[in-house]
Amino acid sequence: MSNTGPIAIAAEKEGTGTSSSSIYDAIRHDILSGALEANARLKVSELARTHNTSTNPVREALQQLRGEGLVLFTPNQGARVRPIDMEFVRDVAEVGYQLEPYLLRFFVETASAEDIAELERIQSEIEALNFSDKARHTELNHQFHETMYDRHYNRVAFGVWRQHREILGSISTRIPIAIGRQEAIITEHRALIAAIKAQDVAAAVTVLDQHIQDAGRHVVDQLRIAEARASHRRIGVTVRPSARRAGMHLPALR
Amino acid sequence: MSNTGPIAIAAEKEGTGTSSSSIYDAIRHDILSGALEANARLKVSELARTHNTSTNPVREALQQLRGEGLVLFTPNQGARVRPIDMEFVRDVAEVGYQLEPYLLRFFVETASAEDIAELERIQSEIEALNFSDKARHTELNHQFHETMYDRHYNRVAFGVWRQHREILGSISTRIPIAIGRQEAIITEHRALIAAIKAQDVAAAVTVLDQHIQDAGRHVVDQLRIAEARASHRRIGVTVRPSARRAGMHLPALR
DNA sequence: TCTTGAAATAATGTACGAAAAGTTATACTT
DNA sequence: AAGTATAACTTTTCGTACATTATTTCAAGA
Repeated sequence: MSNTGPIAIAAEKEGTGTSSSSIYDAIRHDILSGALEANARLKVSELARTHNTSTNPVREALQQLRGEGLVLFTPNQGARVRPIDMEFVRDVAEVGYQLEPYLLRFFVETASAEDIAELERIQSEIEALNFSDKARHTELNHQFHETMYDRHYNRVAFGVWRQHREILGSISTRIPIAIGRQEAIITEHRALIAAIKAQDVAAAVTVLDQHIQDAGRHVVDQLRIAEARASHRRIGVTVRPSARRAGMHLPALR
Repeated sequence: MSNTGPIAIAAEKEGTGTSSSSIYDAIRHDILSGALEANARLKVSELARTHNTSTNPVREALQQLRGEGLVLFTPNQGARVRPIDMEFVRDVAEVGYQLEPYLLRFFVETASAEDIAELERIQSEIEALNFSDKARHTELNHQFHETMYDRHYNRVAFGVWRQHREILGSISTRIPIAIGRQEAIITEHRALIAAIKAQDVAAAVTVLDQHIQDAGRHVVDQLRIAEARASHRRIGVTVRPSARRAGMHLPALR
């Protein structure tokens, strides 16, 4: 049987301690940042060399990433980077649609004055930045949402959301933000804060629905543009045919 | 920082091929079946011996399970089984509430006659079995839902659902099904099939909401009973205090 | 051009050593 | 003499090196 990609439910970070943890972080970062391209092969000896360690820590890091769904394995062929293609992004985003209202609801009902103040602080920083630094914007946007959801009692839901968010975040730093989208983000965030202040759950959820739908659509649109351009140029990561075949239509996992 | 538990988004199964895959399956099965108790320590050399292999495959299997959130690591102390306590079950179940209606909607809109026939076949088998074999019932119940969701285009959502389902299934085989619940399951499934036949999305979702809410509540109730009994008897897995502390209130992960 | 097979490359499994944590026993203090 | 602290010992994890097995590559021959 073929398999679809798991993505870990979530997880907060942890102090590294062991060296295999740090190599895990490194590889993970390289995947999400795009330094390692989609379907790129992950050779253990190569990674061990570049990270100044031996093969075992690398192998274990890769297995962990496999468990999270970021890395795909084929028996006797090793690991490769899970391609984050349009379908995958769409799927991840849609899971977010289902979870975010649930997470938000609790926040609206339980938010303290400090929580809201924190939200406004982040929002003002976003507005001050005014999209001049995309990476920083993505980070602030992440903080904005995380502030609301981190308080939730359901750590599993928060974890799933968070992990998906990281994936989406990893590509949103690589695509442009349209002007129209920029304005919308500001207004939507403001509307959200207003609804939260008013303790209006229904309104908040409505705004959020709009917000994440738009955000998702925007990412997919931009990806479509990028993909069209790429296929036009006929560029292409050097990938074994088998990997490309598997990767492009939501691949075998594990 | 401490971390919360990831659980892989999902995954279909795969042909084993390598032997580390099979040991992964074995350990995973032992965790979900309850053969390995909550917080039980997972010593690599021990596991390697019992499974007739060396330490490396075991270590890699454990890392993969860590990525999925089923196994917890503490630096220089190794791995232990993630405790599946009440909060965890509740959290996992609630994530299910958010995803199942979404998955179902697509099925209602696109189900073929064969799909529905398959559903009815499973349902009749469930009714014929009439809860005489709990394990088999759980399996059939799983099939019932999987039949509906497996067709969904969103493999990520399906994967998350599936993984959570496995966790819930692992404990539902260990708790009794109350009589009232048995009848409700039958009626709810029938109502669901009827709504699907009528192409009535709203009705189907309503029934499903009821169904999974009830199921979740039932599991939590039964767990509460079991837990109360356990604490009364003062039994207790022999666990290091640190592990117990961490495990009982949604533990550090990774 | 297609097949075939041998060399190279890389994944998978085994064995070992070093470092850290846990455990037990002994000595010391009150 | 009892309890605590400290030191020796054991266990287990974590990292390195090596052996084996599978796959890919590439060249020679049909």
